[in-house]
Amino acid sequence: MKIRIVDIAKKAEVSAGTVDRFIHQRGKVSNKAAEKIQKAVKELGYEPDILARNLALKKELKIICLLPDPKETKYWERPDAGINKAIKELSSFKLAIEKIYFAPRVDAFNGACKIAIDSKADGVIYVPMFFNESGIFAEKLKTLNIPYIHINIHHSEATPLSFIGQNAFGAGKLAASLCQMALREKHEVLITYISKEQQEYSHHHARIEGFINYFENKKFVQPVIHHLNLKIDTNNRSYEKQLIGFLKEHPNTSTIYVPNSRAFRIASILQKSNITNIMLIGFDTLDENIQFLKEGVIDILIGQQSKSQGYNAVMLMFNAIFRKEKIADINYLPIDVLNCQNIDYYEGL
Amino acid sequence: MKIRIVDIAKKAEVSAGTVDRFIHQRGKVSNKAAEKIQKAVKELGYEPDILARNLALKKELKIICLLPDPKETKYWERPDAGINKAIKELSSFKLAIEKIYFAPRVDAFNGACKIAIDSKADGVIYVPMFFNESGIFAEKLKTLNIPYIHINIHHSEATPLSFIGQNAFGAGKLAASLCQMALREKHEVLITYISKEQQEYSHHHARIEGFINYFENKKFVQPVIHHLNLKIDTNNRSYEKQLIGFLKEHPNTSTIYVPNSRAFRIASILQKSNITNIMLIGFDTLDENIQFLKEGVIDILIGQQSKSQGYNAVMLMFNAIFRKEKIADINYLPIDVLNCQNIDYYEGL
DNA sequence: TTGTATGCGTTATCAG
DNA sequence: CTGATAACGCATACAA
Repeated sequence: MKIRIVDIAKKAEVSAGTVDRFIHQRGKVSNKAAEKIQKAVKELGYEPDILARNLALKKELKIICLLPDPKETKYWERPDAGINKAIKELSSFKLAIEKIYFAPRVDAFNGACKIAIDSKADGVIYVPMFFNESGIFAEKLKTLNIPYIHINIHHSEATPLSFIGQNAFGAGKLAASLCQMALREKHEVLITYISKEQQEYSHHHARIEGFINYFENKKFVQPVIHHLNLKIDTNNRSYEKQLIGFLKEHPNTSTIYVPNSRAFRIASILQKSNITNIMLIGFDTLDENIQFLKEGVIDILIGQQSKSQGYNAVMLMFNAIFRKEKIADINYLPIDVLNCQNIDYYEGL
Repeated sequence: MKIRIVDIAKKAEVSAGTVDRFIHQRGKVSNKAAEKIQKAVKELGYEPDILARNLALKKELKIICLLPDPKETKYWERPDAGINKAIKELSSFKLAIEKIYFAPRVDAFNGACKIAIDSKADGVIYVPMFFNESGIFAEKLKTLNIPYIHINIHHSEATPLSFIGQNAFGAGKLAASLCQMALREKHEVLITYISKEQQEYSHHHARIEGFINYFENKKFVQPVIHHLNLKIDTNNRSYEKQLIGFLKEHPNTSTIYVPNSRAFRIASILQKSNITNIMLIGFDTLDENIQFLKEGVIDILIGQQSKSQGYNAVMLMFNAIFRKEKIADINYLPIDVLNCQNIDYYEGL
């Protein structure tokens, strides 16, 4: 038998209205009423009927999602899709879920933050892409008493309601362990990535550190590890020549590890130059990456369930502010290993 | 603006009751009323409010889940946990979700089927563990017009509303591809598994076939592949001696592939005998398997998101019979690669 | 500070 | 065959 508000009202010898006020801390309730109600709630074990609540609700709660524009950085297409899935699933509820895209630059980020603040949200989900600015935004939200959730990038100083993403250091270690599995006697490893933004992201570093750490702690055959930073904004694809040049100088290179999501660019160079004896490990299931994975140019992709990042963030926020549940402050997602054999079954691609 | 039943009733110039009868095909509706309603529904774009429906609903829908007793076969603990999660999540709805466990024997399975039939379910989720009996059960359900979903094991003849599980052949191919990554010049592969049941399961065979198929289709270094079937019911752990004996005879064995979930038993033997130079690949994240994975005795486990199998099955059935949505007839889950580096992040273990 | 009445969108019942 | 109406459990506005 389900316990309703009227049941505990009867038991506490007050009216339903008073019970409601007590439960939701709205309006004033006398001490003796409060005590009786509290007792009744405990004894009968009241659980609010969230569906009935939603039906009766007048105003809707607003959740704002701030994320980099998928048009600018392809990675964000999948978290965006996850958010859309959550929106659809929660469409029956009196909930307004709004998305704000920002270009991956500090000024755009700040502008988006301002819009979010102005629109009086009941909860904010955002990607703390720029360390300082994200911290300031977090402070502002805290002052306004608006709960916020971080996705994808872990911010070491802000204290969001929850973080949803991958343990980047762990992901790097995993990549290294796979690399180790395939290593032969002589080998050199190249860590390289092509970056567009000026910004260097902490999770990319963590992926590199985890990778290196794995070998440091093991008594395996120790690879020689090289680093090569390629800037996409240097003029006219000079990074292609840089990479080819490096490989000529280091013919023992057996593995290339790309800690950001642009392995497909490296793959493209290898393919053009007909280099086939190098194992290429990258991150994230962008369409381009998947294409090269299927063609065998990329050997392994590390996945971070990007779609789930968006989906879970919205769901967690919903549970937190609508159902008023406590939610875990860290939600690490699985670190997925994808090759051409299992990519077709991944994340409903 | 949300379109309600009364809105289309007004537009169609009939009462809400008639609209309801038409939409749910309950009772009789005159032709002209039906036409007008249909037109109004199309023009206004009516979407039922599932939350309000649930509130008004009198009788609850019953979903029955038939699965092997987790106490008998440890694998089923996780699908069982997934079902529990779904039950909790759907607790606000007028839904009765019941579980029936059966011992992994034909007679027990048949008994469970009978109970399921007798209890007048609105939907049945079951594991088609025994081919013939599962087919008969499926027929019976079809006759009674009760929708059913299969989980974990694909039944080639029955036509369930949906199948949820892994592509076993694909999983075998994946295992082989990982094996290939690690292979050195000389190598032999042993495929072996310890079975308790008399029954041989089709998905175990598919895992073996996929494994072998991978090598057949590639121009890689071809391993010599051996098979060794070990019965757990042969007296007094004689299978241990059999395995050790095999390895003595075939010192080039570099890999052992265990297509069922009992890799931990093989691991235990290897550990006891101090054999460390063999790569061991198994299936499923049973606690025992995870233990050996972390100790480095098992190198790789193929995961099939067993928890999600249970969870998704219930959710799909809910969507099908409660929201009356169409659901996909095949739901392949990801084929996960787990080693000691990423196991801690898997399925919220 | 408290009690009561009304409505949310649907289902189900009952009288026409 | 059809229309009217009382629930369902909760939120909210208003009266006391």
